[in-house]
Amino acid sequence: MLGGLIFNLEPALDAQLRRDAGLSLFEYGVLAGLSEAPDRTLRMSVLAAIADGSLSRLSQVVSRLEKRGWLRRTPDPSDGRYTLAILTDSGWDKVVATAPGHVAEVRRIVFDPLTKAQVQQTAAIARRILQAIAPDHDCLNDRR
Amino acid sequence: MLGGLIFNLEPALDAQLRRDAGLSLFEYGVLAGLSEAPDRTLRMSVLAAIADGSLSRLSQVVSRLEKRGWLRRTPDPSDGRYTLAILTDSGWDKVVATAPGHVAEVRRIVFDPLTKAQVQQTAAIARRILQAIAPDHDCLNDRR
DNA sequence: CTGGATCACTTGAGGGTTGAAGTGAAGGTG
DNA sequence: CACCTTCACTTCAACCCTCAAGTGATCCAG
Repeated sequence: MLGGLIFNLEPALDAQLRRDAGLSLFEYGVLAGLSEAPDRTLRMSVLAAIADGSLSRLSQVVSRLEKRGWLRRTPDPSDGRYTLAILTDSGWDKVVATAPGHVAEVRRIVFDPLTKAQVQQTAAIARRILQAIAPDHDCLNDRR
Repeated sequence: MLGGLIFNLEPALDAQLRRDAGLSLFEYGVLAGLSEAPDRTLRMSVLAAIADGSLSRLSQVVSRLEKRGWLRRTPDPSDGRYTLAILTDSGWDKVVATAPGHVAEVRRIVFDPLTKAQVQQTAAIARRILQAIAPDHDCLNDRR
């Protein structure tokens, strides 16, 4: 019964974003992650962790988002190995335009159908399962 | 907090199968679905619903599994529009060899970390969310 | 019958993801 | 200082998936 969830929840959220904003869920996660960061700026590796994807995947997605004008890259002046991803004003506008629809869909699919108790149960359950998947990976911070 | 789950649980199960059996989670679902069917035989469209994938995706995956000798295809004698997918003996052996490791991983990641109450809560929660995603899609049957 | 609609499935192009190898910068070590 | 290692990131090829068209088989109206 978890099976159905795993296979259908992410595609459902992805579909709403593609339909209404022309963004994949992962792309949205990247832009949203940046939008909440100080100076709307993050190192690529930090952004990859926040968006929950590999650095390789992020690198290519960021290239696309950069071509679309929603962010830009710059070497970190304090350490040339790091690359800073910076949300542009246009990217900020995109997030502002996109977030409400996404949030509404999450509410519609996840929060509205559940009781308050079930929402809390879900948090506890997710925490335990994630712990079993990645024991080290400290799960104090919520990822999106 | 559901986010992390959605992004990590399926990949974790997929990784175990690829590592230990050289099968993707979806490929395993196809073989396992057939292995539980009467005569180890199903119509492609039924198998697609069981494995929770599109017909197009199934068609291509079945081609690969057929090349590997784990199943074969035959037109349905009673209606030439249907195609029957039939698990071979070799495919059966593959499922028998693969299932224990997969089941153990599911247990390790999902069932062991949860209390009995949490497992039941999960079922109720998943049912409600799935209902919100696909109101028609009757959720009486558990998909894997 | 027969022409068109529908059904079940297949194919192919386009695009995204993965994993391994490559690049270039920074940090030791002698 | 070289040299090696490590790090952060990028690139490339292989693979997989999706979506839109294509292919037969069957059904049905006239």
